[in-house]
Amino acid sequence: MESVNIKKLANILNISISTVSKALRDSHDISKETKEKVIALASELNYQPNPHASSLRKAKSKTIAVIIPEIANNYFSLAINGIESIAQEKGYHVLIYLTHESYLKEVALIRLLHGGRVDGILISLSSTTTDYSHLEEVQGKGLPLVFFDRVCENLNTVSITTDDYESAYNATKHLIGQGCKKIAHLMISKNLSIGNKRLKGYLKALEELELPVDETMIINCTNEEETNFELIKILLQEKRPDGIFAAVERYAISAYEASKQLNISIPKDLKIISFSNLQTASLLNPSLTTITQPAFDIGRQAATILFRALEEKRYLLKNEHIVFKSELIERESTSK
Amino acid sequence: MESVNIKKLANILNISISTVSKALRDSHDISKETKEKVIALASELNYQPNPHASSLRKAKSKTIAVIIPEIANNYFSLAINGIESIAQEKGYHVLIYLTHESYLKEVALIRLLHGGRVDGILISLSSTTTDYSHLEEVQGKGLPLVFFDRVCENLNTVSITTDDYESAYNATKHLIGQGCKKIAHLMISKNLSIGNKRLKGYLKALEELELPVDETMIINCTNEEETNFELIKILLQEKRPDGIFAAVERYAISAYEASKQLNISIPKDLKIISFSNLQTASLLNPSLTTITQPAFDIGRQAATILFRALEEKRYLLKNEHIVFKSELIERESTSK
DNA sequence: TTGTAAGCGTTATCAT
DNA sequence: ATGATAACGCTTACAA
Repeated sequence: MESVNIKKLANILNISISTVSKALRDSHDISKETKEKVIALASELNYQPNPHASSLRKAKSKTIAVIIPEIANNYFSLAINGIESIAQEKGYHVLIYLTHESYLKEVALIRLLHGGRVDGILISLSSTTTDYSHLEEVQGKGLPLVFFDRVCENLNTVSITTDDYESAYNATKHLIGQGCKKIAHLMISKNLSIGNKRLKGYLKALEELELPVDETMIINCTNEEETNFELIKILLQEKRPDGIFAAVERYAISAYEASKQLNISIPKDLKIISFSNLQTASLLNPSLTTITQPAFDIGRQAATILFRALEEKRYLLKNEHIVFKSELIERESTSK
Repeated sequence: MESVNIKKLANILNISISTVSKALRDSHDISKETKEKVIALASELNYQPNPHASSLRKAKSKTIAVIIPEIANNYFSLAINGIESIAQEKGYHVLIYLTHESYLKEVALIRLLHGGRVDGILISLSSTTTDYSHLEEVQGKGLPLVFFDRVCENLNTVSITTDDYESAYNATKHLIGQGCKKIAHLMISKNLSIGNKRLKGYLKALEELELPVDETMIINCTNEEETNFELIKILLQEKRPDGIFAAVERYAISAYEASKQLNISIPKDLKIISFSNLQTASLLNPSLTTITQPAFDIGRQAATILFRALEEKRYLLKNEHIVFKSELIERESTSK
């Protein structure tokens, strides 16, 4: 590890390390000539400042953490894409942590960040999280936190979501409009803001259009594909819904698979609509009607706000809810 | 930022900071009682060591960088999933960097890592990278580097791929076996190891089964969806292939879209096979025959090897090529 | 078994 | 305009 550091540069140039440091940081009280000498040598030797030393001294890491439940998920990978684009622009580094929907992992990961490893956190909550004290704690340490998608509205910070309630309402109304009378909901955990809102939107639409609510048509899906697949098969066999509103993409995929296995024809016997960022929605058999969230933009926005909080002293994160619009894209899976 | 540090713990307990430090690191020459006292207080105050101080002192960051071309891509998100699973197990942190297929970004990102920010690098090359000196340079600094998927075989380190040549050969032979006579290849940049091997496997199969090679049936796809879409449309209209072997998933998707637009029926008029980790391959219309790579396992393996190099002094990364097998999953898009 | 002190590479304050 | 020096929080010889 033949480290080239500030001291080495100083020795070679026969000047002091503090002069070198200032020159590199383009300080005003260093002469143009010295600056040039220093910068020339630095780039010749391919000098890179030691980030640990600098972070220790400045108590700033130029790094943020992104905590998400999973990454093999079109929504989250698009969101990361958005986050990363801003981070790269602003010279920040991005640490990725996956909770795999585990509350305990989420707590442990958050605790890891207390020591100053990151300057801020972007988080989308695990579906098993019902207690938020780990988040309050980390906020208490002065670490800015911004939520996206799976948010906690009670914490005093910015959260960024889509119009989940309205979209769920519209999705359900869309199914009704296409002739569905018995609409099931593949629900994501009610612990989650999105689970809650999407369920409520669904219920509101049923109520408004005077369709009965059947609790057994609301399936509390799990984090395991196989379980969901079985639950959906039972639903299809025993309840024979004519419409399904899936809260997340992978439930819709399971519903497609279950329908295929049971020889239920979509959209003739069963219409399906789902929240989804699947690139191939239009190529499915049948093509899937989706509510598509602007995941990339949400990532960008979340990152932008976090960085602003990090860089502008006067910009404090206060309880604010930013809502993006989702788009309902009608395809064959809900056609009459 | 009311930081609780080692000094504070020492003050409260009226012992020296080195005793605290040793106690926390479970050193052998600290009494059981002191250890317990220290650990109790540490967890009471929710002490987290400052990683910058520790990294600076130990010249180890417990962090790795993962450099990939893009993340909104099933292969790469699965690979990250695998990498992260090992990292979490080993207590490492994972920085994600995207090159967006840009050589210049790749160079800039690699340079960023010279200063000691990370202990090692996992990389899958950008498609525009043809010069590898930035990688040799970073290796020269003593930073271990492991390649996965898009590798450079000339560098002295481990690279992990799938059996691209054989899979491409088998894919092409599969098309021929299904009756195709005019097989096009949607090629990914020949700069890339995978581009090269997949092309060669394709050519080998044609040669072996005595089909003529038509250069104009080999489409050099770009990084832009629209361009690829147009290129494929022209191919379909002017060359009328009866088979397509796509080097990566998104080319196959474009081929599906182009076929749809041109009313070309898959698999009747055109059969398609593609490298792909699409979860919904079996739900497409028609379901897509894929060569599926064990992306998660590749990520795990790459991470495992890197961590071993970081933790075992005697384990040095030498030029070694680890090959996983891909699986050809036959579906409707290539049926007779 | 515990404590003292040096040092990791920077930055920032204060002299010069 | 430049330099000496302390400090960031931790680890680790070495001393006690």
